[in-house]
Amino acid sequence: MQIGELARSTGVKIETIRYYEREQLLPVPQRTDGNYRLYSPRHVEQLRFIRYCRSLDMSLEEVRLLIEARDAPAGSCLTVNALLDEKIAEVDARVNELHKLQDQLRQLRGLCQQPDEVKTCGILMELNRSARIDKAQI
Amino acid sequence: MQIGELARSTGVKIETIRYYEREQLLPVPQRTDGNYRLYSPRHVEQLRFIRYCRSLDMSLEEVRLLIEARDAPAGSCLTVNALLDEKIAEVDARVNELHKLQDQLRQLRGLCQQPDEVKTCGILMELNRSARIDKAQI
DNA sequence: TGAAAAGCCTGAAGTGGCTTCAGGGTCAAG
DNA sequence: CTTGACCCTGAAGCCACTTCAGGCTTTTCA
Ligand SMILES: [Zn+2]
Ligand SMILES: [Zn+2]
Ligand SMILES: [Zn+2]
Ligand SMILES: [Zn+2]
Repeated sequence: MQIGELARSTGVKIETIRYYEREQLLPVPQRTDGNYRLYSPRHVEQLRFIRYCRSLDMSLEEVRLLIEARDAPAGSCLTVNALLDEKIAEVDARVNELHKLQDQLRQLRGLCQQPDEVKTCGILMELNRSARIDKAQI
Repeated sequence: MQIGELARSTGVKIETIRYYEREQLLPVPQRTDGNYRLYSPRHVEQLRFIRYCRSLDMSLEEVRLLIEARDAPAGSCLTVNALLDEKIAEVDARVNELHKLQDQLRQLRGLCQQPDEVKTCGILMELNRSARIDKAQI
């Protein structure tokens, strides 16, 4: 199976597949005489594994750790658990941030019901005011 | 006021301030004889404006648009309203994604109560299973 | 007075996770 | 034999910064 078919059957772009190979997340495939990459079912699985982890918001570094853990079946899965706990905490924190952001954005949006002139626009006035009194403090 | 004081009084790193200048988000400051940047209160306000917009998750390109709108007080604020509406929709969508992600992560985490061997770890087994049946489809 | 320390300068490169581009080579069909 | 689909490589671009290398200016204080 060459790279185009792998791409089609996983929904991953060709360039991304080559990128994962460079990053050593996918094992180096065989080559044809014409230097085309040749993939096996094992590659399909590994690529899907990567994409599934990515869909769970894992970084490539974290995916690398998971692959390592998975391929050392004698070890314990402590690191896997820790990684997931950390990820859950991260996502929870991000959701909280975004909830606050939603409130702020909606409140700001409410300050301009119908488009006025810039001079009197509640949104721009509030943005300027916030800048002056330094509401930011991220 | 030189760059260090501006940085201290706004909480923005010196390198970031210089970066904003390169990106033409901050007006070019005066210079001393020794080529040090000299800022005015106007710069402080503009920098705070930028950071407040950034804290609302605006991109620098969007901040640029807001600054333009603000500085053309004769125009209408239609673009500002549209920008905010779009941003609100983006954040809402992201929050929904993250809620789904929270569910998935918690469910996955529940598959390994106490750290086993890798061979029998419910988390790794599920990751492998998901890869095989292609649950991903991001 | 002279040297160390603190502050500032520039341009370039690095970050992550890809995507895009330029400039080719390989292979099957007509 | 040529067209077009497919593949190759290495380099650069994206965003919003951060870091680094190497050097200049100003203040401090012994
Ligand atoms: Zn809320
Ligand atoms: Zn308005
Ligand atoms: Zn919620
Ligand atoms: Zn486990």
